[in-house]
Amino acid sequence: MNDIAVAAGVAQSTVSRVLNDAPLTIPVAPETRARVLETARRFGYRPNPLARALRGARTMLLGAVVRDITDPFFAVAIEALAGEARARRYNVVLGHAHGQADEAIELTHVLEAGHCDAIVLVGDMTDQPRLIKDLQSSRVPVVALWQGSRVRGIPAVNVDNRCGVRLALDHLTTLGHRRIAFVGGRPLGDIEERRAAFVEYLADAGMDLPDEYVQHTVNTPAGGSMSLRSLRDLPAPPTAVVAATDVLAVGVLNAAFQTGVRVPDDLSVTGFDDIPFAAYTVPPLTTLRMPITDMIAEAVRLAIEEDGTPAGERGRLVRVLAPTLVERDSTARPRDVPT
Amino acid sequence: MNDIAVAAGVAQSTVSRVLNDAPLTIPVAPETRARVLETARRFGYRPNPLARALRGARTMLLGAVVRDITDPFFAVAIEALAGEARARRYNVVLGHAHGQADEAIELTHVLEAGHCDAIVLVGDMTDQPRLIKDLQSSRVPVVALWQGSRVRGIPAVNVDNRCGVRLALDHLTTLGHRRIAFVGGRPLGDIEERRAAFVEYLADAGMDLPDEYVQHTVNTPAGGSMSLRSLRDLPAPPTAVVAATDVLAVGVLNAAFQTGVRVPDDLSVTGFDDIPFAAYTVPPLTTLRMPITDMIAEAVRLAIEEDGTPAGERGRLVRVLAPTLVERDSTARPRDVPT
DNA sequence: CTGAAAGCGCTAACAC
DNA sequence: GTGTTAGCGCTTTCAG
Repeated sequence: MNDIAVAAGVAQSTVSRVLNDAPLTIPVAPETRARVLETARRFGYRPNPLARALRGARTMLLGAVVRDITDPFFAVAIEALAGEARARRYNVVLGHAHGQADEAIELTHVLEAGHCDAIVLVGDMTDQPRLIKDLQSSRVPVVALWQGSRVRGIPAVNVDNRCGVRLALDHLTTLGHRRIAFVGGRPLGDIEERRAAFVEYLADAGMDLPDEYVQHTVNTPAGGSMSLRSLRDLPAPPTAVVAATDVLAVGVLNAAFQTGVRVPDDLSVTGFDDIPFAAYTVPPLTTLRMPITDMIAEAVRLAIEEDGTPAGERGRLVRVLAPTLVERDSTARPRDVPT
Repeated sequence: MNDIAVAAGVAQSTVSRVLNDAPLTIPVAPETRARVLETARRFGYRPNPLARALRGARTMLLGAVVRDITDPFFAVAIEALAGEARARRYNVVLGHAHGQADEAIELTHVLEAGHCDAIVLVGDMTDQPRLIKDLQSSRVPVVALWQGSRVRGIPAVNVDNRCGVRLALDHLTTLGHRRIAFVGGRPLGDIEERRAAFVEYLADAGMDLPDEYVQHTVNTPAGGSMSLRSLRDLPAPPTAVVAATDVLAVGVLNAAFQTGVRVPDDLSVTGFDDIPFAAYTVPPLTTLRMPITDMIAEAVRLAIEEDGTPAGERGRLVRVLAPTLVERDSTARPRDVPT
């Protein structure tokens, strides 16, 4: 910047003013402005964001700590996040918390220490209490997404898990199912809420719920596959399975196929998330569409926009958006209930 | 840092030395060192990476420009990248090039302008020539991954597409298939190499290849699905389909199911990438396993490790790793060829 | 309207 | 061994 100041025959501060479209209160002569702009262009000038940030300006970097990018659902979320950030001329710094808590902690240190203007937590991080605790005392705004049960002190944007599960169960019971099982990942955050809503619904409906009908496994197709096998080995296997995520549902579908169980004739399956693949499973999956775009937009707004909310109050900001049921071909009337 | 210097009763430079484990050539009195460390801890000191970077040190940030995070294959790659980066105490700054070329270009400006120590391109970016051109004159090291045909001036780590396609076709022809079609995304980079290898193989083998047997579509399940429908409408539909990616293969499998074509009885399908879902499709997909971990490790090494290669020579660094065939249940002997 | 100058937090000579 | 000092590239008063 100094070079270009010299070349244009003006002071370096003037260059700064021109290049930053300085406040109209301190105008620059159009002629000077043009000359500076021209010289800057010739020099191929690029502002150094580091120096800028050091001086107190924003880094235009949004930190994202994501539980597991490998999960297509989160991948889509990250894409939406990148898009939303980009629209606000932000870039996304990525960190994944997969693995040891220590890693995630170290990560947030980096993110927080002035590099990012805000941090968004993508996915349940409740099994990493130290991370959460660390973030609560963060100087930069932190927003949590899909954190399930609200994390104290951190504003959050969540999906209405209870509503989603009810949608799925209404659908299934209306079809005539009475023996319905639940397959979920580790009972954290969202998953735990979905499990609780499931149990509550069945209790309210006065339906039987053997302990074995609630399966907990890892949130991968492999986990879903294993769970269905366990379920089928029961004396009275369920006629429908509510999977806590589409990723699990994919495993359930696969295990059904492998063991000769026809979906939806012998077994109905519902997912949760509506990942891109959900429409292309065999058969296409009935699932709950997550309002990802809206959730991300809201989260970014909370993270970046300086509203007047005092820091102490921010933690109370919680938005809950509702999912919608997408009926595809993995659910049908059970065999014993004729039309 | 100044505060802590005052509090500990030493010079700020001493604090810097202690906190950075300064070179042994300028030792610090153990007692002073201890006092500084203690004070720093009390103050909850966190180094400001911005200032550090401004001073010329590295940012410990690795820029990743990824074609489409939504693609599970790239998601896995990013996860591997994050892991490898983390192992070297780096963080990953993410940018996705999905969409307009302008976006990606703007993106690299940000990444390049001193924010990142190196940039890695994940996926074919050959349709964004300006981006590539921009990057070639980059001051920070750039490494390309899955760039397909080599990009001039940028070191690259690629998969051996020719080898992969041959593996798939050897497998299929050995089973007895003679009418084999190819379904690929836009003919760029890797995809184009795969298509070329496919055409070449069939020509060498003296097998028929109607023009319609080479389908180009979008790299999504929807694209794969549409392509298979077109293929089935042909007077002589293929008995096997080589999909250029697993994502396409998922669509092919779905379309087969929807149109009553049984896989592998009526149709064999192979994929490419071995994404996590590949083992859980219906039926499980025969595909080519990508040596992701090795490729990522190599790319990170090229990007971060300052070897002695002169800048002008770096572009000639190209590594090509071979995929391996994973036989699952989506391929079998065609109906008209009895055992 | 424009220039001079003071730092932002840190590192790296260069003294003492 | 430790303190002093000069910037890194930029924004931002404060004077002209």
